[in-house]
Amino acid sequence: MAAAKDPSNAAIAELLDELGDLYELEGAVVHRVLAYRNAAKAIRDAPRSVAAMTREGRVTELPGVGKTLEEKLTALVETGEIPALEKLRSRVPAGLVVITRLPGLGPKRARKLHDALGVDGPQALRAAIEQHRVRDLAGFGAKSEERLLAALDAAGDAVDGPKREILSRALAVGEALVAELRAHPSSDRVELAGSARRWADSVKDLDIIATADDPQALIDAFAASDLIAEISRSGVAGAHAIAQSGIAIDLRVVAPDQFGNLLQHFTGSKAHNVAIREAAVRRGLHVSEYGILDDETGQSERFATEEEVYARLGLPWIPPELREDRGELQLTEVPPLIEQADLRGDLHMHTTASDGRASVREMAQAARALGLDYVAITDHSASHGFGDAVSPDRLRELIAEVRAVDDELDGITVLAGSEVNIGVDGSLDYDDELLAELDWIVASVHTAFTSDPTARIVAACEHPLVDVIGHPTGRKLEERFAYDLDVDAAIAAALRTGTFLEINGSPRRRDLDDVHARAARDAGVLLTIDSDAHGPEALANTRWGVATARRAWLSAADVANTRPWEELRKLRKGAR
DNA sequence: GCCGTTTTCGGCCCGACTGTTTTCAGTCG
Repeated sequence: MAAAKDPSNAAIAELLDELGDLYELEGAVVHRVLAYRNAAKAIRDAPRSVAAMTREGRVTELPGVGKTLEEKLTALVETGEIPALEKLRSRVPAGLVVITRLPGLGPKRARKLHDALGVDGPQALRAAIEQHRVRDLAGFGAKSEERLLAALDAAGDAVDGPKREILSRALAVGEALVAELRAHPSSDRVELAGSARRWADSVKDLDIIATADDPQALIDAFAASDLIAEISRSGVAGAHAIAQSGIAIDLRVVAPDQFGNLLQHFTGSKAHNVAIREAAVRRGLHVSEYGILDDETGQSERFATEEEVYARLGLPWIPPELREDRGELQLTEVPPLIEQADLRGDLHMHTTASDGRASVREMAQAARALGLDYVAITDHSASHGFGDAVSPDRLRELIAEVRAVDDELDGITVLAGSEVNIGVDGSLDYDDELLAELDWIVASVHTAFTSDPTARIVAACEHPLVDVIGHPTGRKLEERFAYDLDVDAAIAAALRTGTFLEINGSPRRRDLDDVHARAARDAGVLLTIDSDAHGPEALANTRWGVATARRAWLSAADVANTRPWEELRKLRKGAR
């Protein structure tokens, strides 16, 4: 083991992206820059620790990582830094990378501003514009100054590109808008495309692709929707708008005979499309959003459906959730993916006994209304400290209440559980005798994130009564990164001990994420999909968990709570 | 910088828009 802490895959990917940015500013050929970005993506998508793979001499197994990058990664793992990156950082001002994020300003022109005017960041750029020194540069003009100044004003202090929005908020707008457009008399097909259709964790904007008898009427209806705050661009082919919520929305109205091409193109991902096009070129086909050009015939073919687009390329129709260039183009047959209706139970939720908003009975009734066969009530344990900590005595009362509700309600099985806090030493809050009275035990890290979460989670897996690790990495989108968990080690411990790992359905968590859930499944670990609901309406949060599971290529059999409770209880490690 | 059912060298997806241009480079998605 190395003495220093290994950098995470996300941290390594960030360094390679930075290398790409800096080489680009130095004028490197685009394909060299692209090579760094491709490698960064491959490392982000890698299920295992790339630092560990580097040490084992296996890092070139990743697509896009060759000899040169292996050397750089080896240096990083052994010394904690990449010499080439350190040199570049000393040569290229950090502010130069920052101004390339301004719309309309890329690496080439940023470099020119630096070399000719000494511009090294946003402040220097503003000064140069105000002194009208930019307009005299070749390739720049008065219009450039105007637009760059506007971009600087719009960016304010944070020149940081557009913010991403978590999917639940974006879809609330996107699904409502699609429903409105579908209800319009002149609309024919209306589909959400982009990363929202792929059910990504978060999205930058929304893309809607439509066909209509009267395109202008549909575009007018779009512009007039209550959900739209302003229209920034509008024409016969579509419109670009900002929703009341602040998210950007692009509507494209297209001819019916190329709806399939457009929908496929705008669903992405970019990496998926690039991979498709590269493979197509080898077969003499050129794919664009408008059609597929066949070298042999010189004809461009348009398709009304995505199924036809994929079929023309010799591929099965690939579900949007899989379109990330993570091996889906090698599929001859698409695996059956889990669906919402496959879930039979929900094994993680809270009531007023801890920090929930509803009673045991209300939660059970709401779950029954959603069609679930069983639920586990899993309030926080004694040391969680939300003010409503469930003491051992209180837990005994709660168990009795759950049993009473279970007896009383027909059509749903209500299980007594707990979300037990994993202490800094890996111990649990309740003694084993009390824990043994429970039907279901979720163990989670809620405190002291810097105190060796890996060792604590491994210890929890080794506890004979723990069924599942809740939200294993602790990430919260828009709020905080995952704590420093060695996911490889957690998966190995779960496999060894027969512990399940959770895909938490809270839209801010979705934890495990798609990459790690896929790694867990591939290792042979069973997953659960839970709502972590704190009120009846949040039981529907399992949809985000199902989305993550689909993005992880999971089928129903890979998820423990697609089974009837009587079958699942026999899979608990305590029952075996 | 990566990679190989035409290649260990010479390629590496596709098209639109913009502003500064007499035919295009840079930027973006």
